[in-house]
Amino acid sequence: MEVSLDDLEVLEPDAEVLLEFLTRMEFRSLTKRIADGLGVAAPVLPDTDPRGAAPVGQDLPAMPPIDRSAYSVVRDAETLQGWIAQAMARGEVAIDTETTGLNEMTADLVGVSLATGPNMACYIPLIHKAEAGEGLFGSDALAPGQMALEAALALLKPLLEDASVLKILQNAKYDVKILARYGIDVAPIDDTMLMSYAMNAGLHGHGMDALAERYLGHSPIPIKDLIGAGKSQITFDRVKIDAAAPYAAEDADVTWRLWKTFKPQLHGAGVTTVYETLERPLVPVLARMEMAGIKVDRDVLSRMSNAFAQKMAGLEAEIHELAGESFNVGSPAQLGEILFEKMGLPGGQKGKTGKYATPADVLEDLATEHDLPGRVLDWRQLSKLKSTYTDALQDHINPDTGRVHTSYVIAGANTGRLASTDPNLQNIPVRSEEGRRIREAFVADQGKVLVSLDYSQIELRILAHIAGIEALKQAFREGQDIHAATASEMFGVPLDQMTSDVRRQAKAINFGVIYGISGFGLARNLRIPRAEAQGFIDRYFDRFPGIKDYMEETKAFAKSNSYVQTLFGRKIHTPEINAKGPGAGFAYRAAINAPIQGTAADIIRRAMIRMEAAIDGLPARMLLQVHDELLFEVDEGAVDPLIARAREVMEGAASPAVHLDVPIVVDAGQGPNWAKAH
DNA sequence: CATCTCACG
DNA sequence: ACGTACGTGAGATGC
Repeated sequence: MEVSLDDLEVLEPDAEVLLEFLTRMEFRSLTKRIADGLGVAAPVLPDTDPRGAAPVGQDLPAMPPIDRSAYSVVRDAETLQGWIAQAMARGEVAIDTETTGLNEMTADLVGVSLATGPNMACYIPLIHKAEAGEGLFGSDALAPGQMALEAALALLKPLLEDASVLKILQNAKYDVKILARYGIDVAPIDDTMLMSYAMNAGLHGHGMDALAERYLGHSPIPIKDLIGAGKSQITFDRVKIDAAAPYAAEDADVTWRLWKTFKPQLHGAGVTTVYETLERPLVPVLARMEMAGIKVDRDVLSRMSNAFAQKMAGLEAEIHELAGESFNVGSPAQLGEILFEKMGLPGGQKGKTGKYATPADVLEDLATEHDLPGRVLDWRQLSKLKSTYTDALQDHINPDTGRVHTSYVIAGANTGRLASTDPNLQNIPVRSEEGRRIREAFVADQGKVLVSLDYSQIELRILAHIAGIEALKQAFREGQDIHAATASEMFGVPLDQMTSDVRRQAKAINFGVIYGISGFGLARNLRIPRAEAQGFIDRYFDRFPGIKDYMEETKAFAKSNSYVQTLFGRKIHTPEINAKGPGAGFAYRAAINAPIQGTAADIIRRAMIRMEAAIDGLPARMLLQVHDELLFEVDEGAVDPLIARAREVMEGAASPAVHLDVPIVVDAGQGPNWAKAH
């Protein structure tokens, strides 16, 4: 079966038939690309992936269609007690919270919905505002017919904290954090988003609306229908209860149905252990880290911002002088015109939008020809630091806590890594000296110290283990500088005669291998001829033959299974791996990388999940995760025991599930701020 | 809202 | 012949 985009011209008259056929044949990604190319919508058919959740209506407990008219509004204690009794009797209940915003640290709870079965759902409005003319005290008065917040929560708390009643949520961390601020510690939980992620990472997204459409054949009421969008958007407490109730109850109903769908399929998908040991237990851990936040010194950021602004103004004047005209330095389009048209500098490449591309590596090359590109690079660095860090971070300081509270996305990265948003605290500058100073604004609270522990070369260690590279494993066992050892093995340079340049090249190759190396990519990274780069790769494969075998075996596995796995059984689906065309190359390299990056992600997840018990009793909190680093805040007197316990947990995190042939090593640092601790 | 650019591991 | 390093999130520009 070979279908390429080139065939489309011929087939276009029957495009709909073709697209439906491809969809039924499960060539989803290809179907989507063709549909996009034709500018038509891809047909939506029930999911039929045997590795994922079952198709709509097949092997499922019979569920009646969603009937919003069956939902009810709970307005008094007696009715609420009836719902709670039913939830207790069943031992499981789906929960959803409605709030005034997306930020769990600042949003207020507006209402709670419960579902105990299909169409058996209710909404408990709590602080909806009265409509104009409805209340005595204007628009801030509460609408009538709502239980008092405290009274409702007092009744709900025992249910939500009852160890014998499973609470089913979609994106549980959000609701767990909201309810934690009202003194409720929701447990135990299941999370349909994380079930979907464990089964189908790489296949599709895991948001509720997408899951409802895919697995229930149902489109929930869009939130925009209630609160609008853009400037005129209102908060949920301004939505009429009669409109809010079907929306909110539906979300609980859908969550319950998704759970009923996914729960029996985890085992068949082979990811029960992944879900139960790497996904679900992370929810309360991350919730506590996010609520703890990290103290950020606004004055430090403010001073740096002013200094950056001054330097930028000076650079901008110089740039305009060098260009002979005034233009927006922040506009790549305008800069490209100046560099490649007006000044006639070489190497101008136009992107798909017909404009010149001016990425840093191009400007670095041009810096040998003219002064202007170098000034632009300096300006860009300052612009980035100012806008993304010194300015934007200040807006994220919570006025109540004086701290910055990021939010981790558990089901975002396909490999099992976390992502950090609002703000992203996983990309705070560190590589440049000027940038690193941003970290001086991340400080320990009074009497405390920041402690950073990070895995040393974890991905290379995992590669050495998975691919069985004896020379690499031995180097790690001997505690050698791994890039120098690689360089020595490849180029025959004795370790005591190693130069920084040879080591740098070996380092680039080591990273390249993790990324699914290509001659082209290595050549570009090292700025050497492609043939020379290919020579390096050939030599690497020659000296470390296990690497080549690993790459070939991984590719073959991905091709026949359409997924790859981490050492802990996490599955990362690679649906594009058998596609014809350019997508296959990306999928191939992603398939090489995913088991390595994903295993490292699994290991630090295991460490985080065990960490709280391990440091229990110490005056210390885990604050941040940055892929291979954990950052703690600890009382000054407890630094040493914290480091000892945290290191033990991190270094032993793979055990006992997986035995690694290489030692796992964790480095530690401490200081009054993140710059010093790292 | 897409694109470009750049911050991190 | 062609085009490629893996995984992310966010701000500014400009359609």
